Amino acid sequence: MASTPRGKQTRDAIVDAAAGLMYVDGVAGTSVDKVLAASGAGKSQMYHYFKNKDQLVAAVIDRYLEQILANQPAIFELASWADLETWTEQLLDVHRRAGSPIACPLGNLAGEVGDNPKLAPLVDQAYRTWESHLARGLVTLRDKGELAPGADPARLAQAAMTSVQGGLLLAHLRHDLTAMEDALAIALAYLRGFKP
Amino acid sequence: MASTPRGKQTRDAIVDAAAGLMYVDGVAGTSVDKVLAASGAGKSQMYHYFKNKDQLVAAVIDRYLEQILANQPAIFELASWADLETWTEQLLDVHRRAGSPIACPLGNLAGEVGDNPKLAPLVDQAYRTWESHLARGLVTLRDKGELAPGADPARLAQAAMTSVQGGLLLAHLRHDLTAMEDALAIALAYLRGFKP
DNA sequence: TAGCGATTGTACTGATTGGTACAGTGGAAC
DNA sequence: GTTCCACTGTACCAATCAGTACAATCGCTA
Repeated sequence: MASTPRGKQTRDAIVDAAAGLMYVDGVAGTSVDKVLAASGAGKSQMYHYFKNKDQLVAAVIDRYLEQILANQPAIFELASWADLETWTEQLLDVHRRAGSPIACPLGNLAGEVGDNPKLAPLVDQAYRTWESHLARGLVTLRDKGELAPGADPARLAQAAMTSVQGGLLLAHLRHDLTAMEDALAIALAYLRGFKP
Repeated sequence: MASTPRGKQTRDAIVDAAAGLMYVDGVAGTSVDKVLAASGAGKSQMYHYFKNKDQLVAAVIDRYLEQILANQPAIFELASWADLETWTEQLLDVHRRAGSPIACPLGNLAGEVGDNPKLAPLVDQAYRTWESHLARGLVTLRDKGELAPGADPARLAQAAMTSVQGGLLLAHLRHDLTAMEDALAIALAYLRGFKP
């Protein structure tokens, strides 16, 4: 869709602006016009690069996943219990940075977009990708003998994700990370129960 | 606002219609006009009972809390570990009913409304009320000597709520209750760790 | 330099949005 | 039966929405 450096730059500016606005105001609360005003682009550019608003949202979902994973690099190198702890600390540090609202951009979308047949599968897929990195790490631990052979990495990863999301949801509402800190500590303790 | 039986009936019809539509389409995705069409009411009625759309949403949030609590009556009578198990079963049974989407109406709102200064506190308060019933039950258990004296009921209740919400969020996206079943089982196991 | 496709600016549209204006109607109290 | 107020029906409004039309421009290639 963007076959020129200049075009790519414009497209990126639109997606960035949309990602920022939708993080705060939600999808329906973010109009195309606002996105274009914030990005400095014009309407013809928006509809040159995206067929419609849903496709813009799809690009935003991809962007969110990239941002999320970039903020927790430890998830790519999980090979020990210490690495898992590092990972949870990175998860918390993102939201400890002042100014950033406590919320998972994907989690915010999950409720609003949950029944849109075009977008819900994309959010689901983003979560699965995120979760798969965690599951891969748990497989590594199991292969190294640090996790019981009978443990199910996929299922444990899903359980950890529920803690991350539930913790973030309550922390978001309460403007207080405590809920997430506890949720992650409990999740980690649960995983440690599967040490051989 | 509604001082007559007829008026109350109309107001309830509007709130019911709004609650149903917003559960599926979200707040921003549900226009006042759609609510009125679904409820059979006219615009003058809507703005007779509600100052604006936000106040309608506030009433919907109250309605959601009522519905949620009505679906888990065990939460009012928690006095044993068996009662806690019953409670989690009730939570699951709600979403096992065919036709009903797997989602917490409050959780759906949390992301979308999370930064609206008028509505976010209401969602937060609804969660606190919900959680307070659980905390009260845990106090009862502690007083009966079934929970360690050092356990913090409020904190444990918050931890359980994060499991409920995280589990529901993933179960919603995946149209599969497994995530929630696991999350609740883990939460219950965690609580049992505080048996004296 | 001529051409070509990628890119962009401006103006516009029809539908929908939340909200208002205002003239009514209902039914109960006096 | 009249008075009063809660309640209702219909028509309307300005703003905003997503999306379109179309002509102009940019930079590269031949």
